[in-house]
Amino acid sequence: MDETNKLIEQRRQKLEALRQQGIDPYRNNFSPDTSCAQVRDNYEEGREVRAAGRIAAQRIMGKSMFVHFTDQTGKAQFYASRNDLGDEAFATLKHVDLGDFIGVTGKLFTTKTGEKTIHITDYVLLSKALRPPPEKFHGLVDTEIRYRQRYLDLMANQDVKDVFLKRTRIISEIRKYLESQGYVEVETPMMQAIPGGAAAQPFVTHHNALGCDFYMRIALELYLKRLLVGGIDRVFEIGRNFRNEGLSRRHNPEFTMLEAYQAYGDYKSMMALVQGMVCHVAETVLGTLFIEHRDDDGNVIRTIDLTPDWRTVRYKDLIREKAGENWFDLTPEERRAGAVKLGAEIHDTDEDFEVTNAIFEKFIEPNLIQPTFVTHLPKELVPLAKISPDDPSTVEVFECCINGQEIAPAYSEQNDPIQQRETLEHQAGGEQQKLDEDFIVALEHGMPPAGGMGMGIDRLCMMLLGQESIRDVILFPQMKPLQNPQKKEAPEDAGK
RNA sequence: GGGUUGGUAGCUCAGCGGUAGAGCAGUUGGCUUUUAACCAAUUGGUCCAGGGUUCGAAUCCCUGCCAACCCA
Repeated sequence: MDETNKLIEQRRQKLEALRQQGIDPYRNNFSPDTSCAQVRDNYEEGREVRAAGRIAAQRIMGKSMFVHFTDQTGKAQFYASRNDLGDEAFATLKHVDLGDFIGVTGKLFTTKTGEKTIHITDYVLLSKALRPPPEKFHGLVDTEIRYRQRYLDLMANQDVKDVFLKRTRIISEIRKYLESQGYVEVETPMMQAIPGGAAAQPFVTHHNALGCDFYMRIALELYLKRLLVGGIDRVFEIGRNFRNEGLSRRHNPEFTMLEAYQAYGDYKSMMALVQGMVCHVAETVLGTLFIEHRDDDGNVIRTIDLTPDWRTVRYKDLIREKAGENWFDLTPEERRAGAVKLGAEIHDTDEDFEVTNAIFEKFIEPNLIQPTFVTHLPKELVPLAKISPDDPSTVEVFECCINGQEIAPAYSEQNDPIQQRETLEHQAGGEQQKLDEDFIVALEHGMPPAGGMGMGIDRLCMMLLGQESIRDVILFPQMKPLQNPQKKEAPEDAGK
């Protein structure tokens, strides 16, 4: 960010020189008719094209030159010679910089080495870059700059741009799939007086005119259920949730969530929805149901097979597999001791179901690489779901785990207002949360039986795109702000 | 919150007590089918910040800042 850098100074001087020549380096008088991808894919020898992009690399050879430029679709090459452009225009072109935007017109041809190229007859400088781009061969590696100045990352690293363009297509295909199933998309409040629908620490903000605090939402659930009450029978929202908790490879304070609710459905209909949707997305965006994850050297480290039908297994069976057949016949004290012996992290305040769940989270979930519906979770874990008739200690839910992460939980939604109040009051006592009375009132007006599901879009993208960090699927991940050097510390704060 | 690793030119990285280096990019010259173009010359630094040890610190020690990874 050095403002006195010599490279920047040189570019400013070039900018001035262009203006002296009567060239405005920021004027828009160019409409391309051909993208970089079309230079390759829509090739026809001698076809006249107009193309534009950012200069990525140039090879100057005396009286001619080759230049690679990029647009959203990728990279293309143009060829310029002094004979075609004239002395002055060619000399000016030799002095454009990497990073500048240029528009060119010319005819398509193929070089000796077989690259489809534009032989230009004219060009116009569209925007002068005053700072040098990252290095062309190694790209940009520094993670801090990649995240803080993502535009440089996108500019320098084609694979990064591909990931984000695919993320966009994934979300687009999710919408298409849900709409094809009759779901309608809505928007519900991000600022809520009582943050509900999950157990998580919220961010607090303040509304001046109303004179009260609001919370940034931690889930979409309670408002979408109000819409079921209102008669919108198939409803979904894709939007940001905010949780004031730790940052990690898998957690960003703001993250994107999909929630969908289907009146007259249940957790089983949600299974079909999740499986159908993920398969549709994988097939349309990636063209395959086999997802290969690679390490930095390009070796395949795991392959995820999304071919239906996915494995379905009960929570208790997975626990027994890991912790012993008699696990649920033990006393709570024996379970606690057993969990500690296995190496799970148990806190003194953990209740019995939390002790068991610690085993699930530490030893089972991380190993569920292939898509798995884990069903019949203990009712204490899920306060918004219906009790399973065949095992009243559990609820009618699943957690869909893929790639060692929970990607999508889904329930047969609790619609009994009296039972719902009891569970929420019990939870509110433990977690010191406020009870959303208006939500209960809505349930008292009658909510149809429904299946509901949530899906962590960032984690889904990690799984589908083979990214090991959530920061590599979020364009601008949360970073600690850099100290602004212009903001001087007050003297009395100097000790802090 | 704890641990590990890292921060050196615009970018990618060496150097790890004894005069701050390379490649790319930049500048100048040469070159009309190159593609990490090539050839020759050349510019460029608060070695993250602040203390300490030392005759001497980018290098060793301490503190702080930022980041990545692991753990909680």
